Amino acid sequence: MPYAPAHKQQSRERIVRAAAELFATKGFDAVSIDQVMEAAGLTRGAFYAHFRSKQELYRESIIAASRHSAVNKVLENLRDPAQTTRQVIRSYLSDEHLALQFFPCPMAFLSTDIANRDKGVRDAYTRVFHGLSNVIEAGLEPVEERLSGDVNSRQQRSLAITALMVGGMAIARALTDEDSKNALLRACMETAMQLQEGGLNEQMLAQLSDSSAEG
Amino acid sequence: MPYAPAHKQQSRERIVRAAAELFATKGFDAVSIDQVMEAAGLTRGAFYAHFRSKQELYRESIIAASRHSAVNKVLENLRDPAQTTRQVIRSYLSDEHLALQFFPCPMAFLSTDIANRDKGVRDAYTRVFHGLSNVIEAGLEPVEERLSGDVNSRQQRSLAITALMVGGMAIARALTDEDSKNALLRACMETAMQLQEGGLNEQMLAQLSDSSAEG
DNA sequence: GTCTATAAGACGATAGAC
DNA sequence: GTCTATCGTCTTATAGAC
Repeated sequence: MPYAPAHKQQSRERIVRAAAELFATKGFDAVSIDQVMEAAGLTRGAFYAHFRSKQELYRESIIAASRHSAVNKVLENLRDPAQTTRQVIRSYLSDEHLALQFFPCPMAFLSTDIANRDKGVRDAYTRVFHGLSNVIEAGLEPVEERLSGDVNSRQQRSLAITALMVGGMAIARALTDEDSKNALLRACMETAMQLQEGGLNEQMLAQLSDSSAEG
Repeated sequence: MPYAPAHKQQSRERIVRAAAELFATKGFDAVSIDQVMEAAGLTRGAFYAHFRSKQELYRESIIAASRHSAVNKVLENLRDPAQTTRQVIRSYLSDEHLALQFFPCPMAFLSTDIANRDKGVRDAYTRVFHGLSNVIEAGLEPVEERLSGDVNSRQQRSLAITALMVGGMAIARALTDEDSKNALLRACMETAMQLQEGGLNEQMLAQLSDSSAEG
């Protein structure tokens, strides 16, 4: 056995890393095992020493992509939950994310690609979804019960923000008109920020504050 | 020429109709021309008498799917714009849409499938997007300037609602956990309804109304 | 216009040498 | 573990009969 024990592990990580990037930008069908292995610096034959099928690699890539994505970088650098959530929203809906200047989020770039895959793949996607949604939820501003009502629970707000981020980025990727992309991302960003604040914007809060002072 | 003049047109429509349904549920790569033609009651060879390539059919299918979708049915039946927008939101984020019990919206089911296609396909998608967004915008409740501020223009609200609907449905399709699907769709629906009302929910409006009466 | 037949290539997965 | 070679299958697109 001319291979060091850690060698296989290193090769495997290179494959997953290359696959995560290729899959997240092009989707499952548009990426061949040949392409993945070439990007990893190996040939096709070696693939099956690491994975039993292409779908198995896809499953693992989704998890890996979410780890590499910008969301996790934000989590490492910030402490305050509210500040973190706002920074996640900002970077998620940024031009840099749209232009693939950092590792793209598989949630937004693969959503429709996942729907028809096997349960293993969809389970992986489901896990990433809950991970993102939980990060968002941890940084929601508290809102007084009498204002928000139970209609807008914290969980509901975080789910809506997540859908807004994913939907906004997914659509923006597909549009051809540059102005429409910008308008869409901006609209999603400001609405997401408002939801993070509790569904009220600054003007409304001022208004409510004034009226409380009056009453 | 043993074929009636209208015969070709009828065949073409059957092909597009079959393609719209197959593409919208399975995506571009997972659907073969064979499958489309079989669903249309023809064989593969006849395809190229109608379209020059698979992508050309895809482009046309996206437009066709948006015409067949439930959104257009709502438009035909209702008059009041605000009522229409609320009904569009409701049916878009419904269990029936998720379960494909009516013609699915290509916006939500194909978003990531479109991003890497040629400009013609993406132009078609862009048109559908603006169509949906405009329908939403036409039915937004007006909000007093002093409350909403210019941060939340009508256009921004409609763009955010559209992204919320598309994102919510796209993610829900991919999830494996039934409870998560329901919670997500519900959260998106209620948030979208709030945005349609102008970013305020009923409790807030009552509160503001009270305070105005006091002042 | 629609059919059958086929060209020409890409793909996932396997076999066997080293 | 990684390589080259190849099998078997599926695909888009074309050619030619009717």
